[in-house]
Amino acid sequence: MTSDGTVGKALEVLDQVAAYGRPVRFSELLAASPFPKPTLYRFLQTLTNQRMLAYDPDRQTYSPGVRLVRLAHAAWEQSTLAPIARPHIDALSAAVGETVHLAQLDHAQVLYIDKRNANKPVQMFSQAGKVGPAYCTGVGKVMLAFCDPAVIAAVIEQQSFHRFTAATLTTPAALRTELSAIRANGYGFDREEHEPGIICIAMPILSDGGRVLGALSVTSTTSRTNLAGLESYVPILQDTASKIARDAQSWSFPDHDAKEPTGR
Amino acid sequence: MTSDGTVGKALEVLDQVAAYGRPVRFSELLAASPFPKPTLYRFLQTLTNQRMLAYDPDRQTYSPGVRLVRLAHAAWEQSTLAPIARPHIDALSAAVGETVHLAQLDHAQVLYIDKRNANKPVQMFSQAGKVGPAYCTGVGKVMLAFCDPAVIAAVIEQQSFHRFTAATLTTPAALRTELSAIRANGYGFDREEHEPGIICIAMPILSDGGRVLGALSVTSTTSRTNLAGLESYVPILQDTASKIARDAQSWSFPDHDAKEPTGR
DNA sequence: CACCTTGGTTTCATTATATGAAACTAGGTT
DNA sequence: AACCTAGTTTCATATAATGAAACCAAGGTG
Repeated sequence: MTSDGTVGKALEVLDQVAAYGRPVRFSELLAASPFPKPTLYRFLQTLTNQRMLAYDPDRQTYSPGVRLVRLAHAAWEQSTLAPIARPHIDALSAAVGETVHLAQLDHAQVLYIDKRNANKPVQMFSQAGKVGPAYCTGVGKVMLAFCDPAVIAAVIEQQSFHRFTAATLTTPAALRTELSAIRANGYGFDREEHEPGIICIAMPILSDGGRVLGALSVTSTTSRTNLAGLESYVPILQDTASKIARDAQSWSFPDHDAKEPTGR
Repeated sequence: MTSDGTVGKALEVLDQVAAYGRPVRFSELLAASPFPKPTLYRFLQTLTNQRMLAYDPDRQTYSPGVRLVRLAHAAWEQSTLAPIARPHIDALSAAVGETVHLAQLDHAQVLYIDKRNANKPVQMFSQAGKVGPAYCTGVGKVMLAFCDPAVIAAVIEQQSFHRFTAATLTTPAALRTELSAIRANGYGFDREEHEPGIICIAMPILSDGGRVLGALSVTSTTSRTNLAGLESYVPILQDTASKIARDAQSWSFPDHDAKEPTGR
């Protein structure tokens, strides 16, 4: 399961390159790679040919390639809540005037899908596409809380439980207690667990069947407000979440436009 | 060259799925695929396993997967002009109050990397990651104009020269004439060639060595202004482009933070 | 109800492809 | 000149991809 065939391995390499937040040399990759030298070399060549990686001949470094940007555009539009949620997020953002996040669960991580920065013009991708830990973010905990017990167990298994702040939950037991509280409440908080001074309230987006579709959150700072202050957003958050869930359900892709694939 | 090995073929399938703007069934893909049934089937399985594709068991459809969004984030931050250009684009957008695009050339197509919508809050990905034709967009023609003659020939070869409007340049000859004019001027226009009523002025972003790094454009409508009106933006566009080029040059990724790959 | 058709999945012998030890090359260093 | 180090190429071998054919499961349809 860990690696299906040649393409699985190639994608592993792609991930590895992407994980360094900077252009990276062959030798660096080799040192950290399970693959022998020529194998890794050929993978890099293939991926570069395919524009999945970009190669800088001067510095002899690899970085993720532009073809990914093109593909991700399609993924974002078709396989995420973002396009459906957009108008609702806009409304929410305008109403609360704070930073709003939309997230989904990917693997065992939180994937941020969209964002509204009340003040500044929004910075694309700069947040969308970013990943975060599930055990110490508002959206992460809220989504996890409403997952299948089996899924919860599997995800908890994969958390690092790294201590970011004094408030970080650093044990599976503590997290499980928190998850029960969230299930009882219907929503959750981030109590400076990831970054000091940063707090948020998070609301799950649940389908009729109770399946977790995603989550949204309103973030602020301890200098501007407190948990009780954030709690006043509960009604509008619930309203927004249920509207998104409704739209997601009805829009089961009813043919859309039935258009042919875009020619080359 | 057209397909290197197994991963090349798998990525071809991935592209095919992305090309439909909607979830797509196995049989549809099969009909349009060069691969025999079981081969295609296995590719789809592998890609789904790898979260490069998402499979909806109810509707039995495939669509691009969320892993792409994560990877694209890295690509966008490392392999495009966007992060460098961001502050300059912000300033430009604020100054002109019109829609601003940042684009790069990918393969033979224009890839939009960033965008500012003067009025509305920016819609992520909704434009970034989008592709457009090179022969009938302002940014496309401007970038092409300053490419190597060999590259120009190759790119022209691949254009469809589909007529979108009455003003669309529909022959290689017409396009080549236009490119010479752009080289002479230093910038170019879109004279409703792609969409009626939509005009723009585009400026190339050139390195010291004269290499094309990308292009930016200011878009408006014929109801609000005309080509002469757009031409008044030339100074600020030139200024912005040269600033971006300068920053791109100096920031040759000087170690950044030399951080280790982010643990799973 | 039996029969077909269409869309999706599995088998398995064959073949092509990926693999990686080792050899090689090109720049730097001592 | 001898000697590293980082990157690239060779080639016999093992492994993994391939695709014809068979199979299965739903919907039709006579």
